[in-house]
Amino acid sequence: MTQSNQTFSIGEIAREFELTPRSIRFYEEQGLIHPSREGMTRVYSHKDKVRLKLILRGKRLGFSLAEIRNLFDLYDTNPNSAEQLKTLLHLTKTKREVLQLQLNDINMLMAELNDVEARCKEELDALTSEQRGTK
Amino acid sequence: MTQSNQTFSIGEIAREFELTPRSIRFYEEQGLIHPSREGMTRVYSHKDKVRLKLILRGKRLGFSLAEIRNLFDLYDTNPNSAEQLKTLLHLTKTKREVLQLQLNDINMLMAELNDVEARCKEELDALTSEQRGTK
DNA sequence: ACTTGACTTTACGTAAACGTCAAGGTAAAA
DNA sequence: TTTTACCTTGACGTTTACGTAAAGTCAAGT
Repeated sequence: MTQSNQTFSIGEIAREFELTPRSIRFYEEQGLIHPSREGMTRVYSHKDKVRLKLILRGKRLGFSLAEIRNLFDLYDTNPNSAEQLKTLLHLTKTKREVLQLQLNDINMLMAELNDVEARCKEELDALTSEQRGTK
Repeated sequence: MTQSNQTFSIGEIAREFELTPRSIRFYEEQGLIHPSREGMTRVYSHKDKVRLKLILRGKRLGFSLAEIRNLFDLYDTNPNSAEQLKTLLHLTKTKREVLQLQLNDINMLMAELNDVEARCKEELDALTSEQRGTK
């Protein structure tokens, strides 16, 4: 089996993910990650890194830390009850709808950006050639 | 020319966009919209509606009100100077990169959701058929 | 005349996601 | 041994995007 038992300090993690230690501790305080300890100091494993990657992705997509925590909780609780599976299915459905809306927004914005850009370039061309003419 | 000179009260606008009047006034306070007045009361035109639509889209995409305001300012200032056009081009480029990242995130998340959903359904099937067996 | 309803401003409150000291513990390097 | 570089927990400060009274204006309805 492929397993990495390498561990990391909070500083190393902070540099790797371009976060402050404060943020990482805050995520733990909010129940998003559960690093183990050696005495007082936090020790991060590969699993914790995976969680952090997911957290950051969620944040980029506009999820709140509380929402991310809920998703983690659902994913973590061994999904054996039919009830839990159903709520999970429902959650994925609504999230998918939100994401689809975001996709639509992005496509519309991209189209507008293309528009703006094209007009900008036209204007620029016009300006520069006019300047050549009046030189 | 197609022009609608219809005007709207803040309450009408609020209902139409599913916002509170408070939010709409706040957007004005932040310089995002500039409705005209009749005496004291705000009067909203079609142009203001367009702005609001853009504001909401921006928000869905995770832009702050300040960022949206900057974009509006750039778009509003008559784009005649070459300098302004260049900065606008640069802005569209970086925004496009951010959006591309969001697209990647969404795609990855969608794939994972598909995964989760499939496994959920499998589990559910297993559970229900098992229940049929033990009945 | 009075109430209702929609609008106004002013101003304080709030939740989220950290930033920023403060004050101290530990461990290795100089 | 003292400095240096991390780590720890508190605890208060900050920004964003509003919510939520409080108190007043104004036109319309009864």
